[in-house]
Amino acid sequence: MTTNSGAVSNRGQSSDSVRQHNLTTVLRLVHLNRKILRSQLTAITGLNRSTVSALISELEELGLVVESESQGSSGVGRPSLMVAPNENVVAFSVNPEIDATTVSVVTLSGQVIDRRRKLMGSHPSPEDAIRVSAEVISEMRKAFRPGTQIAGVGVSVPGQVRTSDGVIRYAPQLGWVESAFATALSQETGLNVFLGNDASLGCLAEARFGTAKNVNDLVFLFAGSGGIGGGVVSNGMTVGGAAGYAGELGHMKVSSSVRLDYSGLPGTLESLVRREDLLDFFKLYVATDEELAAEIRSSESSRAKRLIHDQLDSLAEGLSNLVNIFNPEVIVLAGFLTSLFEFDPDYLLSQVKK
Amino acid sequence: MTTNSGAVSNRGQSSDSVRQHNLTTVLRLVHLNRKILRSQLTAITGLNRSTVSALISELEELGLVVESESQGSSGVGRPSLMVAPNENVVAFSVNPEIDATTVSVVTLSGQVIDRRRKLMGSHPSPEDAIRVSAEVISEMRKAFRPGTQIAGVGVSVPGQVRTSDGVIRYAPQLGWVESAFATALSQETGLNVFLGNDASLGCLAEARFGTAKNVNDLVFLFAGSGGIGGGVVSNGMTVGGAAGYAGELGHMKVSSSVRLDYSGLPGTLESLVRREDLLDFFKLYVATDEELAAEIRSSESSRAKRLIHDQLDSLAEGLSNLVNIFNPEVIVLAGFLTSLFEFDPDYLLSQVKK
DNA sequence: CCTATTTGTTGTTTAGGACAACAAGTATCG
DNA sequence: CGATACTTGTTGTCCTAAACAACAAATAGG
Repeated sequence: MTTNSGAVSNRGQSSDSVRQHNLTTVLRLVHLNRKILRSQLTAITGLNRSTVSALISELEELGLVVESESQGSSGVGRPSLMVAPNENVVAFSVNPEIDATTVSVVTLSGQVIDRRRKLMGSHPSPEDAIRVSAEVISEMRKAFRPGTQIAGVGVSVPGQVRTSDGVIRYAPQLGWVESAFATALSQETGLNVFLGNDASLGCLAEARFGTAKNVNDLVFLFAGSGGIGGGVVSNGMTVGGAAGYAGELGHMKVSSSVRLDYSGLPGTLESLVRREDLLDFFKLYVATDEELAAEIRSSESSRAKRLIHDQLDSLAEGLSNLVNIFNPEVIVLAGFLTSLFEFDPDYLLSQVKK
Repeated sequence: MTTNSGAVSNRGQSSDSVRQHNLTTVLRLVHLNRKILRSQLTAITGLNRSTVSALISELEELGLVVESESQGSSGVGRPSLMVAPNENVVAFSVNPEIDATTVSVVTLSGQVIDRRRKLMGSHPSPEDAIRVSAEVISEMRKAFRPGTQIAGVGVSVPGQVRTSDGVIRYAPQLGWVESAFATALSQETGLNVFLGNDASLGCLAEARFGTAKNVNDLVFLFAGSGGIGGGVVSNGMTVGGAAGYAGELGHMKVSSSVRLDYSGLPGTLESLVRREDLLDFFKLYVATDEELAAEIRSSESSRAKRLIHDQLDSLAEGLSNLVNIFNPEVIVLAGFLTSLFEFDPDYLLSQVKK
């Protein structure tokens, strides 16, 4: 489904691959910046004005971008034209969860223009999720304006994904094993389907649009109800591993503790930094991240503090490892790790030895 | 010193960047394969025969490659010409150690044509090593045939290296801290100097020429007298991190043990898998890897076995972490880890959970 | 010796980016 | 308010480098 590369290739380049490269470069810049001046495009790409002009014309003919006169000119000289993504280009995003499946429509400019959440009986099978997704997608397409172009479907999976062929290898929360999700959903919808691990995709999102925008070496750690997942961007590229299974940062062993995590492994980061332990302690059940965060912030008892500091200690061990291994520019903590960090930032930082 | 990139760039491409790309692609193929047929080059690069012809002509004029008629023709048709690196292109390799500095001359085809090891008083300063290296290099250059081209100097450092500006940040064995090695050696020799961590370079070597040739996702673990270092190749590119400090795999914490490693960190892989512990046990002092390997192979006492298995356990923890984090295609164990592995391969593999 | 096959070589074509000249639109200064 | 400077979009021409086609060279097999 995805053509990897980006790495050193032995293929040669001909003129049309150059054109391809320049078109994608311009489109990427338009996409990443939401809107951008033509003059900025020439400056960033280093290409000639006339070349950029030709490239944009082509993208415009393909219906991928639109040009408009920029408002409120700033500076001397003829004002440059504003280039923006064409709102007619959309993609679907599918999010299978334990009790529901969420489908969204996102435009090329990043706006979510539709979102539907279909509740499902507990423990749906992959087939259920595929069927429901396809139904919702087909319904949503009816509401599209004529001329709408669909780039494809992106599926964010809470589990191990083999990105090369879009197979879900193991999603412990959902109880799914070895499901050819991408192929099946592609057949149902007739669209290109791309699968990714939720944390890896979150990582990429942070590196492209979020906190760590334009950061080339990034470690992302996300903790939710299903354990700890992660993603790594190195050299500006996602570290996917040979099969796309990389990034199981929660399975990293940080202690000799015999406590087991969700996958039955002892002493892992995931087994020691647990959202559920905090929920249990605070007698919260099915709490949102906000409620948990409030509880953590306001906790005063020494027992609570000890529990939180224990988790911070384990987190620090994990972060130290990651720093030693990746030497990232930025580490992004997401999910309830944010609350954990904010409880005592200085302590966590002091514990991350280097 | 090194222009990073390889990652997603926002720069556009013009005709001469295409030429550049194709020239380097061909040269890389010649370099990696030592010798290669022109017909193979056209097949691999996907470029037209005439284009490959022109590219090789240019490389030949630059004195980088030579063509020769291939021996022992195989198959129908006109025999293809053999392209090989020009032996007149050489690079220096510098290897600072605790008691000596080794300088080698390597040709573009990978042959070591000269090597000199200069013994130095114990604990030489960076300045000593730079001075000695420069002297040896200048001496070696006198023996070069006229027309010899020097690509540059590569320095393999047993410690943390900031690759961007060639500064040695910390080399515990040598006791060096924050030394602008590359700049200084470059000034002394007038050559381009590239610095790298020894383990990272070893990793790259394995991925290019060694056991893991053509592997794009590789973890390399090296254990010598100075602890454990490592390197990672992901997406075919070295994982260098933001500053180039990545790959300190020996500092990974794998246990709650309070035992300290060379950097004073407790419970790290490096503190638990120690060459010195084995040397002590076997009453070997200043032993070579071969002697140690022989001792390990032939050890029968249950105490010895326990010690080795303990180290294997720790190694397995570390490897499990690395597998979870990187999902590599291949893991290469080097240094005395090879002997450790060979003592009981099945045991180690069984302990690497996944 | 002739044919089929593969490869190197040479001349021509083609695609696409650079360049230059000019037009269009804005700000500044006298 | 007009002249000038400055920046940007547009258009036509030039140039580079890869593709293509035709032919020559070298081999194997009949």
